[in-house]
Amino acid sequence: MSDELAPPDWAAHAAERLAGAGYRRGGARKAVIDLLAAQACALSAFEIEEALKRTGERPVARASVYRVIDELEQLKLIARIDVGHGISRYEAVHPDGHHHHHHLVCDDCEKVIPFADDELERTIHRVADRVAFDVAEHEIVLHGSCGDCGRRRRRQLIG
Amino acid sequence: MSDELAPPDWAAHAAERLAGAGYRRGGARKAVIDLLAAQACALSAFEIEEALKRTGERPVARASVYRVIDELEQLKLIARIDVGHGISRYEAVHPDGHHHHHHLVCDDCEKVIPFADDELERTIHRVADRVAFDVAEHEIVLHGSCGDCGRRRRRQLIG
DNA sequence: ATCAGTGCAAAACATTTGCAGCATG
DNA sequence: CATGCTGCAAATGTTTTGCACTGAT
Repeated sequence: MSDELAPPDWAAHAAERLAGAGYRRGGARKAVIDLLAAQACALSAFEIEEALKRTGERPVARASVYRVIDELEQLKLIARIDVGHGISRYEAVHPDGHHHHHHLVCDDCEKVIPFADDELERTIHRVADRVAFDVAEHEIVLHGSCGDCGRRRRRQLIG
Repeated sequence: MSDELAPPDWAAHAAERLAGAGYRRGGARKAVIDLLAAQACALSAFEIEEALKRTGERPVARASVYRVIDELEQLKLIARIDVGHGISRYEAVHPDGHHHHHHLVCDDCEKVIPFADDELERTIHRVADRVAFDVAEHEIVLHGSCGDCGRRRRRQLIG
């Protein structure tokens, strides 16, 4: 169920990769990276902007959030996750494939919950070898109701 | 690899379910259903609107396309697929779970290719039982390069 | 001093909603 | 003939872009 925080050195790793790719240092970029490094699961651009406005090391303009996201995604330092509802979410990707996980999405309350499963990973890799396609990444989303909403729903059916 | 067309009676099935749910008949709704019934894979709202404008039984306004999509999705007659790039795609869902499949997405040319895999389905169902979550649907997207783009990319690396 | 990085405002999208008129049951 | 269905246009929400200014190297 690995929902530990991203280890603190992901930020350092990202900074290194960015420097290697010729990027200069910048305050907005660092603020977004530090925030993402501290997350247990994916954030939307809006959530990133809000978090930095309130409690981050400094506020960052929306456009800069998107620009940083784009840079990080191109270097595969973060992954974009589309769980529907028209917004994208982003989370740190670790170099060794560690902390790799997928998502449960509650279609009632829109909560996003990470989960990991080794059997699923093994199967996905076998499938990736089987298809006539050069698979680089995979994204698995399980939709349904989380514990709270499932309980609420069942109560309604009874009442 | 099941990329057969949806069988013609999906449209009839959908019409029946809609009637049962209290919907009246309408030209726009029928045009969208007939189009979706004839597809091998998921279409975006824009693609649906364009297809109906050009070659469909009649053109349908964008708002109506979205409204019909919404109705069909609520009755689980279609599935929404989010492959990124900010747009949603929709495809017919068959009552018996037949023709159920997932998607390969080429991140170069944005092509979407359906694939099916029994082992993967079995694994997903086991995982769904294992998590503390009431799983209703699952969506699996494999990102990478399709045959054409992979070849093109390899040539560039050499040249 | 150069040129990347940033903020702001406006633009470009996909999608939703309000409302007036048409058509089904 | 009442009410659901549809089209149009405007609103909404997310993401992108243009441009002037700031700041890293």
